[in-house]
Amino acid sequence: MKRNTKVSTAVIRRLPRYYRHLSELQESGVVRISSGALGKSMGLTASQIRQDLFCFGGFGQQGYGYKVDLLKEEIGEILGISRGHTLIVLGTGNLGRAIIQNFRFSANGFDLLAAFDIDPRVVGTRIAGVPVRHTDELEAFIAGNRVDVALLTVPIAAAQRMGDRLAAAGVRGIWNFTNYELACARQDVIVESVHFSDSLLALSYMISQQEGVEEEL
Amino acid sequence: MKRNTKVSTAVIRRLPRYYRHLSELQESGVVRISSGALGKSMGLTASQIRQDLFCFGGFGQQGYGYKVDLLKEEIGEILGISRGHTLIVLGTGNLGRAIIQNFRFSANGFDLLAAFDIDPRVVGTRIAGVPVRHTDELEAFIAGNRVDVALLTVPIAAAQRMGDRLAAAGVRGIWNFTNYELACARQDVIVESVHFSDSLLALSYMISQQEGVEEEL
DNA sequence: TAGATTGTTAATCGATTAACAATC
DNA sequence: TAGATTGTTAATCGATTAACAATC
Repeated sequence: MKRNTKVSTAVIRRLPRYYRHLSELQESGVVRISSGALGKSMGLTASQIRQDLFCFGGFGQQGYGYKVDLLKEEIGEILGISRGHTLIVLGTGNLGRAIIQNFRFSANGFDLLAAFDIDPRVVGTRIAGVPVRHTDELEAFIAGNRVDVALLTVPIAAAQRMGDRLAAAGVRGIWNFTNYELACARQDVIVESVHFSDSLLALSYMISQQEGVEEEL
Repeated sequence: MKRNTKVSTAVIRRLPRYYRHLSELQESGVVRISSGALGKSMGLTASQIRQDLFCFGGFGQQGYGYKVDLLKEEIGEILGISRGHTLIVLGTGNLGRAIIQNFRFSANGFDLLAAFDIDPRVVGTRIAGVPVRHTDELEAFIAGNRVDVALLTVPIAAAQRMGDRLAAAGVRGIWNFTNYELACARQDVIVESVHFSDSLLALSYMISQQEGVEEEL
């Protein structure tokens, strides 16, 4: 694999999409695909796909294209799917509970170790087989288990404090579902946020633009 | 307001962040802010902020900066928060239910009209006050009510078919939470996707990079 | 071999940053 | 008035697209 000097975030954001599309192609029984065909189905140019893959070295064959299973495998490797990452969930409210029950952690290479909450009614129970511990045990748990990522779904008022605790305890990434822009407490802790609100407002903007055009007619 | 020729998606994606930060500033009692100070707290340059706002016309005062409440108001207007948009939810599984119960639709300018499902155990009930109807009634409901956006949380196997139905029925935007890249059935229907998996895999990539560096030491 | 398609460099395009006159 | 900060144009930087030799 090519020495990846510095891969832009634009490329990084496209990698999971490639992985997803290749998985779908694989399930459909497609064995081989060209950058042109893949680009067409994903709304990208062939050039862009080849340029993206070039960041990590060539995975194709000239005159042939890419083997779907091989390329999927390689991109999965780049994304770290086979590194055995681990994860805990902070907060078992409606959203935390739903994600624990629904999300295919293992398909994304993550092992969900435990959930944490302060509500005595859920502490000690299990959600979809995952044990719920008291948040007081958080630091001890992280000290005793390698925890790569913490999914944060606590109330917004507790978000920053909990983020600080997680960073101090030594998690490497925080997957932030609170509608709060977590300040990176430490440089080496990576915060990845899923802001539902930002997504809906972007959609709101786009449909509002259409309305604007219609009003002019 | 300046005639917005063509605003780039990069700018559009930042608008909700501005709105969120300005709301926080407003709650903290901050009345006035300069592009420099706002940029510092958001991790952007002052130039970028002024350039972004310049897309829509100037909302500041030279030598003074921006009035927080006024700028928030203006950006909210641009995002369409006061347009009285409406929304329905397709699918009341764990995730759909959690979003109905948790998400502050009204704070984002959306009125949640109804939810739809095929499960006879939930059809006819209410979730957080929102009536759950049978999916068979979808087209009739949309014909009888203006529905701007449909939130999609159906099983992945049903996603594309349901997307097509929604587009045919006349919604203007689909807020897609399925882990499926919805093909835009119609050009004028805007699909905005929240792919949890893409987000976690991007985070997985980033922490894997750190590991790579550590291994070299 | 001829045709197809990649890997890779060069050209273009767009977004970010810098600069500064305007003005509060 | 002097100082601060915007609005707006110009310069720079980075990402996307085009081109084409290499090669399967």
